[in-house]
Amino acid sequence: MTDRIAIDDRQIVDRRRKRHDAKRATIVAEAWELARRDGLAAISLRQLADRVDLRQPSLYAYFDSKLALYDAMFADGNRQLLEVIAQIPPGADPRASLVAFLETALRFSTEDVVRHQLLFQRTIPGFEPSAESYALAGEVLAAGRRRLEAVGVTDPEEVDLFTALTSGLAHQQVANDPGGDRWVRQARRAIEMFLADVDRRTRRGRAQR
Amino acid sequence: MTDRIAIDDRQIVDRRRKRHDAKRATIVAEAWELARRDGLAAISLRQLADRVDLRQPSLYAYFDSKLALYDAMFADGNRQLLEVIAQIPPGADPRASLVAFLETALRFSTEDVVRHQLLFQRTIPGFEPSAESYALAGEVLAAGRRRLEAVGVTDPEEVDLFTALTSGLAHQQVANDPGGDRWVRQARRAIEMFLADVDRRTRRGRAQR
DNA sequence: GTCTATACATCGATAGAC
DNA sequence: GTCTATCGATGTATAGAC
Repeated sequence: MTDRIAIDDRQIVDRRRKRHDAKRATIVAEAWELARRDGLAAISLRQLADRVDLRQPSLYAYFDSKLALYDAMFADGNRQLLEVIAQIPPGADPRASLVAFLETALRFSTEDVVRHQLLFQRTIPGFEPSAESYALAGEVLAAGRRRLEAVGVTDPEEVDLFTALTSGLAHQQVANDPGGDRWVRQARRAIEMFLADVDRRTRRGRAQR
Repeated sequence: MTDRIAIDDRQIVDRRRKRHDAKRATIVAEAWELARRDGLAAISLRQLADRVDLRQPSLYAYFDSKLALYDAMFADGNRQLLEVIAQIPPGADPRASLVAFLETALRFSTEDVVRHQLLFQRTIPGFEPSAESYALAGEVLAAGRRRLEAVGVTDPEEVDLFTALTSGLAHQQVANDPGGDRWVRQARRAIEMFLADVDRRTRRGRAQR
């Protein structure tokens, strides 16, 4: 009999938790909406509460502070990116799929400027991702490294150069041609340029041996 | 006699204006200080007023709004960059001086993260540089273009690729290794990579003719 | 969990006296 | 130009009813 009750309790707890998580997700979604409208740093907790049919103090049932909300958004954004990345097939031609990977990443950034700001720029005073959220960002980086490995790039310095190229294209696109493709369309050339440089150096390295 | 008075008036107005401009400059300097300490978006006008021995409302004699203060900082930062750039000699070897140019720009960014944020990232909600301030940013870009011209790069797409490379190195340096040189030391390689790509394509272009 | 009610410190901004 | 006084709004937080 006590077992029966225990099972019921667990089911109730699970259902409650599901409701809680669902509500948390809609709050985060509305926070993105507000951020896109007013700017990332201009999110108001009172306005946010209004949009999810809560009173402002009730938000504290879901987030300990405004920074905790930013952390949830940071995690959410990284999960979105991971999902998008997972859909790019590694493919038979690793160079072509690296181009596709880069173009996808660039489009992801230009699609949502404030998301790009939160994920890739340290712009909110006092905000530092939690360990859990930071781990998601690490997964994104690891996925990129795997793509580079597929074309034979493993040297840390070359990985750094590639990340600089990627973030530079994204940044210029977002800052100077939001919604356009002025830098996105340079993705293919950028990759060719990068890989040609890698080839040139490995060849030279071999010649010296 | 009226002439004499008019001249005196002008002198008084000039002196007043000079005092005003000097005070404005110290306010901007203190604002940078605060931004470095608390973050760019976390500047408080009351704390700023305290630091320059004024009451908070008196700041409005110098700036119409907080955004106007950011605008003055934006202009100031660009003037600083122009000054630094002007000190890099074009030199006999245009490639070497392009490397020096890039390294200087990168050091400028890493030297002061919040300055880099204000100048190159759209991060303050509602802030848009005024026409005058934006013109200074244009001068910086023009200076960069002249350096590229010196090594034979004039194609707008190639200029775009170069700006992406520059901002990417700066961004990665600032975001992931502030104070270090992990990306700064890739400046030379990045330039070689870029120019090799430009060469490769112009040669290919000639061959097709 | 959600509410009402309330508190507090801080913020950017304005009015008006001097 | 500088001040005092004040405004409305914000983030943050808590108490206590339901």
